[in-house]
Amino acid sequence: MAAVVIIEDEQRIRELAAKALAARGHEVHTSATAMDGLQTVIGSSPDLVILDLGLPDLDGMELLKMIRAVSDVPVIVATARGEEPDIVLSLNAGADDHLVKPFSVEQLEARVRAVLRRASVAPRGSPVTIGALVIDGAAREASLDGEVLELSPKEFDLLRYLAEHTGEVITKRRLLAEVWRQPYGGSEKTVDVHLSWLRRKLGESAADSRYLQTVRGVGIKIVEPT
Amino acid sequence: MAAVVIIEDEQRIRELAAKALAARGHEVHTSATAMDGLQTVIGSSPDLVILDLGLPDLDGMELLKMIRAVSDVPVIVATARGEEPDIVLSLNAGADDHLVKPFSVEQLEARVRAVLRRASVAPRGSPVTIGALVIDGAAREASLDGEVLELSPKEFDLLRYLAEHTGEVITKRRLLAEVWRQPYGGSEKTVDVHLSWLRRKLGESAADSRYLQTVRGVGIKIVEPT
DNA sequence: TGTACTGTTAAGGCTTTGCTAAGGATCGAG
DNA sequence: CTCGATCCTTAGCAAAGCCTTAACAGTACA
Repeated sequence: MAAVVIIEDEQRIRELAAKALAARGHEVHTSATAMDGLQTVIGSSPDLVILDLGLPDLDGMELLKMIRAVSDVPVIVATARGEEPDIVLSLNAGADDHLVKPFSVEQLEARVRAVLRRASVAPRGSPVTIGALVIDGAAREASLDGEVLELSPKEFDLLRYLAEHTGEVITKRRLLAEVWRQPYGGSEKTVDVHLSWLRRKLGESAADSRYLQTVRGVGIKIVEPT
Repeated sequence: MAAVVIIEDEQRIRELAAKALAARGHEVHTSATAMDGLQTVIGSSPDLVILDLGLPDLDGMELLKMIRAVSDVPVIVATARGEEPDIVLSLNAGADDHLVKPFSVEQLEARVRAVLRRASVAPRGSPVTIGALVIDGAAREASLDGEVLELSPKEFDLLRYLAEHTGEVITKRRLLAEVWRQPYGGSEKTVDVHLSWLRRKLGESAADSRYLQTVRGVGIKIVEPT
């Protein structure tokens, strides 16, 4: 199915997870330490990494950043209960999903499935086109009327997410979850601000909009201009 | 099946509910206090929360609002018998359903099933068509003769609810319960006003109506024009 | 003809949204 | 390591839109 690296110091959990994923047909490598884990990730070019943040030899967050520095491989982080702040930090540092220990095998499998699905779908070959607006995920570039837009990272992610759901109303909360990677917490005002910037760069305003339409009390949608 | 968090201080009820839901294949986390509950919700990203409003350490309503401030997760509130006012308040505060203690396991399962179904089905749903009237839930847009109608949130919800029950007479009280989420309070006059606005935007009046038909003494129904 | 129900309009208060600006964090260059 | 640039978040105010309430008019039915 897919190659998975598990970096986890507790032997019990490590073997349990490895067994469960192997049973689902994945090719599993395991590491008990951060340094060994990094080696394994670099050496085996896996499709997914499961990383325990509570490693003994190196702060897991550091390892995550190191992995991110050399690869875009999806990473699921695991934390012990009561370390929720770490979750937010790790998602910001580039983690794709998280697990709270103790977790069930079912939950592990569900998260793995979800992340792999997302990852395999992500490399969308063809750019999305909405009217005169073209969003090229591979090039990470958006253009309007042939003119390339200068978007910040978040602005681009936001625009792309909306474009991938053209015509569908998306709540700000959902945007926080999907674009900001904060399924819980975060202020919806942040979304407002980014939308405002996006509108400006698209050459429109809330009052006079071609693409971004506010749906009061619900959220926002991007539409093909009439 | 789905991840559920139960926040309930009475041990007996908590364990009973947890057992029942686990037996149905759900992954259950429980908390006995509000603060722990909030932690658990944030940490485990559940698909559903069952929340007792009568917690010892913090007013349940406050906890509900805190949860709502950070997530759209469906919440079922539980209250002791005779606390109906709390139910209304909680539904206004964003609860999705409610249980009155003591409740049976069957009742619990039924509510959980209903809420999960609603949550997973809601984002889908192909547009409903009634004559020249099309209601698209995903785009949150209604059109008549191809012309997009400018509806306020409540107007849209009202129209959609009626459309989902085409031909069926709906009482104003039921509309208050289902559309306004006020099973007890609320003035039926409010419904009249919104219906009036809806009629105007549909280009009809009470006397000459194509879609919205008053059934005197009972309620309102939407019909396919002949 | 009276009564109860329904239709419509207007006004006020409230919520949501739009936008600007400031502060702080992060990242890269030198 | 330091500086500079960029970006993100937060706070706050202004503006727009919406919902409810109230009041009055109209209508069916006994």
